[in-house]
Amino acid sequence: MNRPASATQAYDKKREQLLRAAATCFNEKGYSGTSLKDVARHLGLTDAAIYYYMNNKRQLLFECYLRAVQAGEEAMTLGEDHSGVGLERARVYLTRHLELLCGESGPFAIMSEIPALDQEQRALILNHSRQHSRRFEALLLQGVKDGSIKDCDIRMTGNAIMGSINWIPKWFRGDAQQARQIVATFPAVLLGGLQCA
Amino acid sequence: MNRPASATQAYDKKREQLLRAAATCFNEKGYSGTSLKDVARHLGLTDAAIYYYMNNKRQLLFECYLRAVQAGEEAMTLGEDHSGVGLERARVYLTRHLELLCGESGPFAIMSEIPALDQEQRALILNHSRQHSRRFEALLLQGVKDGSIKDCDIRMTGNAIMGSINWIPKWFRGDAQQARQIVATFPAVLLGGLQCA
DNA sequence: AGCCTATTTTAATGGCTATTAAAATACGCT
DNA sequence: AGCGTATTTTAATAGCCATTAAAATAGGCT
Repeated sequence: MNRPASATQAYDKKREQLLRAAATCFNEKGYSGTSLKDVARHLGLTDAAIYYYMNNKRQLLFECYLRAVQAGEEAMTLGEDHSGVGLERARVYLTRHLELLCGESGPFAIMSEIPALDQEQRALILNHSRQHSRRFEALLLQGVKDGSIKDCDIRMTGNAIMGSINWIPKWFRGDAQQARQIVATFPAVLLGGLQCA
Repeated sequence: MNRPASATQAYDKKREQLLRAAATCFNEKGYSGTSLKDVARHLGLTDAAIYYYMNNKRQLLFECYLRAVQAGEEAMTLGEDHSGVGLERARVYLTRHLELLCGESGPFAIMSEIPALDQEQRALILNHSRQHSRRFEALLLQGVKDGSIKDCDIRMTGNAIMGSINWIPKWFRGDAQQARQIVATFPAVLLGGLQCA
């Protein structure tokens, strides 16, 4: 039939809700600790209904990670495109990433169960993840070179900052007030230590 | 019989190894994603043999968390007992915590699956965890009052710093070189931003 | 009303895994 | 060698859960 846009739109919308419900569950109880029944309950459905929207449980995790990765990339690109010294660009990225993580498009899944993906999915996500780290390290290096960031172990500095961000989905529960505090405080804390004396 | 110390010592030693193996598995694949067979394989045993040392799988997670919590408390106490301004005490704590996390007594389990514990275990661990946060916030507050730390949202600042630490078990794999870098870099990055201008 | 499709449910199936009990093995000690 | 305990394995049980196919429902369109 002529599957009019209205139908597909409803489908896509519900698919989104499904991913959000899954992210919520995964963040709370982990991937394997979450049953499809858990996810379905969030939407008032039966577990089997999920297969109308998703091939299998792994796909659910994979697409959650895709969403998370895309948010990171959007923020990173914004930082890279910003004109200014390295420290400023890092701040633009970081702030935007936090806004996304804690904003209306959430919740996002904590990226802690990459081993649960299958070969190809894992490779793809790991790729994005490593790219993200490298791009951030590039911003830091730039900052060191342009004198806005003090000399430091760039790899470890990146690890320290990224870890703080990665952990957020574990405790942030969508409170708007808290979201503002995160966006206001995290960049200051995480980047303040890098400033040149 | 006269269960001589030698026997109990061997038992305790193997129990420790078991906890370390479990922590390794849990960090990689999550609590539910880890089968007792996985853990047993690390020790060259069968899954059923684990029950000689542990009541059940949950107990394994619980005792992993106890170890992690104790390491944090040891470090926190060291910081609190140190004489100096708030920022210095926070640095002592943080450095020691990192040394422990990345040192010979590891690996420690990432504390991300508290919901998998049963009622009492969960309450106990949550209690310790919250105490830990409050004690750290107290150090920060002290720093603000004695002028070593700039005015900031203490709760969120604590969240930012703790998140970075909490995430470490997810990527640190026991490399000694890396451990040194972590201990050298993390305190500078995570506390540098708090210094008064 | 009645058709056609979209959506959801019901009802299997099979595999994995925690847990237990009983049997087997290893090992120190006499 | 042989007893007695410590440790580990084998084998069985039972429950949960992902996945599938077929049946049921709902809603738009004519």
